[in-house]
Amino acid sequence: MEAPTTKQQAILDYMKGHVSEHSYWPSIRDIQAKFRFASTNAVFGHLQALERKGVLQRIPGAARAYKIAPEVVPDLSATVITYEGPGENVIELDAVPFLGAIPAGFPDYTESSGVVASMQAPLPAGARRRPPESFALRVRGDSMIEADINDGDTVIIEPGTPKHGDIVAALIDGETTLKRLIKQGSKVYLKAENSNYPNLTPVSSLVIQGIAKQVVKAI
Amino acid sequence: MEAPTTKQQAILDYMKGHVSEHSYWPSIRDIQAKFRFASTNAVFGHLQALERKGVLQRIPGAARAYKIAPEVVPDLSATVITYEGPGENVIELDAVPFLGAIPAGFPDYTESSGVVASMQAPLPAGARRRPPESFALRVRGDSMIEADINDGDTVIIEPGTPKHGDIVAALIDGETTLKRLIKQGSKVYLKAENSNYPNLTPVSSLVIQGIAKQVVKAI
DNA sequence: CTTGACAGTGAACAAACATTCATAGAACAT
DNA sequence: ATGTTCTATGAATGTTTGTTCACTGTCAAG
Repeated sequence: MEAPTTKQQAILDYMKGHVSEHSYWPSIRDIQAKFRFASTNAVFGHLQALERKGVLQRIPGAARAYKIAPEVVPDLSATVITYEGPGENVIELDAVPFLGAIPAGFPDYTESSGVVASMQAPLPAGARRRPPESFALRVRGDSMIEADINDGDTVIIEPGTPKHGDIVAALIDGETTLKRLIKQGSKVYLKAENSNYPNLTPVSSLVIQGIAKQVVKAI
Repeated sequence: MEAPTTKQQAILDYMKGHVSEHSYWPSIRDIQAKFRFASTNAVFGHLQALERKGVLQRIPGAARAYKIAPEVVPDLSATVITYEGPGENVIELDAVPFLGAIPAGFPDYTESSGVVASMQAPLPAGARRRPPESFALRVRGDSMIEADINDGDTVIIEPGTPKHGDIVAALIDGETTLKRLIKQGSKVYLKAENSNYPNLTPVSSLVIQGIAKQVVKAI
């Protein structure tokens, strides 16, 4: 996808900020005034460009009506640390408590609007978190197959505040699942990295247990 | 505040749902079509009523532009469990680890838009969470004075998913504070229960350590 | 019985708003 | 040199949309 220019990005950011502050979208004339354009058509062109580049969706004819496209997530597969034999990685793995297997969850595209949950994340049954609070989980299923995390792999989960694009261990319906975190405005999505399942299932609440930092590949 | 009628509430719910689904507000004619009104004025009257009752704010002249007023929180002071002497409550208190005092935080009205944080909540320094994961905190300050939680009281914090109106222990700028959780659409607020401080301070992220379930009053 | 609040129809208006057309300079590759 | 793309101006157009006015029926309080 083509990247927006700096001005287009500035306009997009202003629109996002306007929604965040006022809870409704700005009109074209609002944007025009903000950026001191002499013509509404200048804004119009930029909005068309933003839509053509896939980051903004306009609703033709409707006033103050837009949708923000989910941000594109950079491919993390290249940054995954792969276990290739005895070495420091092994020690690091052994140093954290092993808590069990991830029931892998459903390889769907889960939406959670108005996320509030922020809580002591429940651990798998019988497990007890110890300092340094990192733990390992065995992956079951292929919901993250396109992030190069496959069935049988082991992921190292660490506590922390997840950023957009992070792969997180999230608790959905009592099961720990591995998904990529997608922020879109004030909404949060959990995205399975498996193109075979483009479904979208809403969940009421969201509890994140940690961020997947490393992957130990099954050999 | 006067309560909306069932029809007015239905319209308000539809508007909220429309925003949640489409990310922009419906027009009056959208609402008209949804509820099969023969006139736009029927919708107009209901919107005026909703605004008069303080649950909806209209932006005059602007299309598809509204704000939702923060929901009113029911008074929980009557449901607070008060410690009145030796008994089961004492045992319950002794059964949970006592972790320290809440630096009570600032008695302000804190806003957090686009909340994402959902994480292993940091514990007060030197503390270590143990099963059953409940703990007690001593209250300092009078930010929750109107919820009948005063300086010197002890609150029992339990993990769980907080609902709208729950009193939560939240970590703001590294300090644990006691506030009431307010959900407003996709936004989350932390409200101090002290009418002397109607301030509104934005915070970037939000970590909730637990829900205040009981209050042990200082005698 | 009357008054007033409430909920609705129907028509019409005026402002807000997205959209289109014509035009043009600057940057840039062909 | 020349065409293309990007960005912008300026004016005009037509729809969308909030808003108002006049009128009707219902229901409960006084």
